Amino acid sequence: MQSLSVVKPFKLLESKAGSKVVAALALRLESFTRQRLSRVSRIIPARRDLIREGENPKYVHLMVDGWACRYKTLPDGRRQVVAFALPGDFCDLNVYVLKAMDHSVGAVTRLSVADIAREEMDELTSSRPRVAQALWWESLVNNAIQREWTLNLGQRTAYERIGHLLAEIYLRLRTIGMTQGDCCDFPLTQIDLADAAGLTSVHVNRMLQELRRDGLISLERKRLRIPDIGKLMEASLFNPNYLHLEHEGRELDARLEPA
Amino acid sequence: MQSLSVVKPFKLLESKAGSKVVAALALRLESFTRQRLSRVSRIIPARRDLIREGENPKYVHLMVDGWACRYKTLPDGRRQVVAFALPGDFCDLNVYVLKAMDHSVGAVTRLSVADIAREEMDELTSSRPRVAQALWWESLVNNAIQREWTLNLGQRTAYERIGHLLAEIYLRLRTIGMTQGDCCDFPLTQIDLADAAGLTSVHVNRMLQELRRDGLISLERKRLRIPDIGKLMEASLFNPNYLHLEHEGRELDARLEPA
DNA sequence: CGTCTGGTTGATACGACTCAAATTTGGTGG
DNA sequence: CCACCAAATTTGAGTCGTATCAACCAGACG
Repeated sequence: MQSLSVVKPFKLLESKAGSKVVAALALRLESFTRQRLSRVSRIIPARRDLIREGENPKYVHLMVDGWACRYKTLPDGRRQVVAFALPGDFCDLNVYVLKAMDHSVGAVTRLSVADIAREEMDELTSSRPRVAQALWWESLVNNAIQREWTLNLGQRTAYERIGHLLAEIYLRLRTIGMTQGDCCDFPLTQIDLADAAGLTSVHVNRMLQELRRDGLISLERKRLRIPDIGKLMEASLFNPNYLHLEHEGRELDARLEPA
Repeated sequence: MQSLSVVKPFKLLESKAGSKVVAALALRLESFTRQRLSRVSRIIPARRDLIREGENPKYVHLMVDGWACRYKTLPDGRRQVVAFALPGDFCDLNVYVLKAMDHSVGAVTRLSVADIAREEMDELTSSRPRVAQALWWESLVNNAIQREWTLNLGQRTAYERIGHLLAEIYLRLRTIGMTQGDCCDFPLTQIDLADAAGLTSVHVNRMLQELRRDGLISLERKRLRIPDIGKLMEASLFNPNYLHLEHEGRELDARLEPA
């Protein structure tokens, strides 16, 4: 059975850590989980496309490690990053129901992803209500994040927009235990940020300088530090409600990053 | 049993038109369905809020007739419309899984909505896989639309943005049989459009004039005409793939508006 | 008939873009 | 370990798209 290797990690998790973790799988992966899953996962080099608009992949891809971005392009080349995918996110839950991808997914860093066959998904969702629930949760939260991005692009100034983006990423990383105190890895280039914020990289550069000048962030060598997340949130009009962190699965994350 | 009046419309639909329509319910309502449902639905006056950010309503609201908009606001009053809800859409599928609304929903026109208790939803989704599937479909398509709005706000010019918005609304209306040839009702004010496009109403006004001058639209007295949807789509860089109209449920719509 | 909301027009201001070049960083091979 | 190259970041000057502010007009409504 070729697909066994795909099922295994779930089984493994289940016996080791109980069904609570199975439910949380679709939400966020703790580093323990990441290590296990990485054994059956595929490696994608940085800056390579994982899936392209129009495709209808056979497998659903679960991010195990690394950063990816979802993006859409216009015929004349204009490019918009519409979301960032972090470990624990599904890259393409859509194609599980819809016919084709309406956007592409590109690797920002070197990636490891687990391929899950559709039949496995069927099996998982139908036999495990908690997993199905978790998938719903992921989809609805992604939807909420996308709405916030709409607000971000439509109403916030360039300065607020970049601040908001940084705060969101930091908080998302923190909930999956990928921060170290007030620091985290930050592999995005200013060009990535520009494409996500609907700005030019030149202007992003200037806004980052202002944020630094205001003591809200420091960012160098792919490393982000946010000395006072509260201040950054205030400056970028950040209301965390849209991340829906008060979800029942949250207590799992609480112990990941106490700081 | 208080909730009986809520169940009834589904039962009614089921016996009259078969389970195909039940499955399509969550997708799009044909006018037949709308008429039936309107008997058990509640009326909301135009320009009144249906749900506010932070609330956790007991019922899920299904749009039966009229237009609504989802919007988010910033503390200083800036307002962004993040989506339009049309008949057949759920207003707040999110609160069925998540804890609280992260945005508000306001009535654009007089509205009629059907209140569905959570228990009814549970029952429907667990006993009827096709309904569950339909809910997935709705959620994922909304997600796709939200991504397209992100692209719209981030990359398109004001002119393209307004054109895109009009084209999208027209096409969505057409799939639910609410167009008449190349015309449709259009109750949005230029202020609504501005809040949706991240522009000022003054600038929206000028873009509408340009679109009219270019023969792409005519819009007066809450009535929109698009003489050549193909031309409008071209001018606004509109790629309809994100609406996922090739879904299996689509054939239901096909007969609604042959034109 | 006045009031109000929505639509239209014009003049001016500013935030973000464009273009261009210099500088720094990171990776690669000799 | 250094030389080299490509990619990313930084800086400056000039331009443009959209916002702002301020009237004015038209239709809806009580």
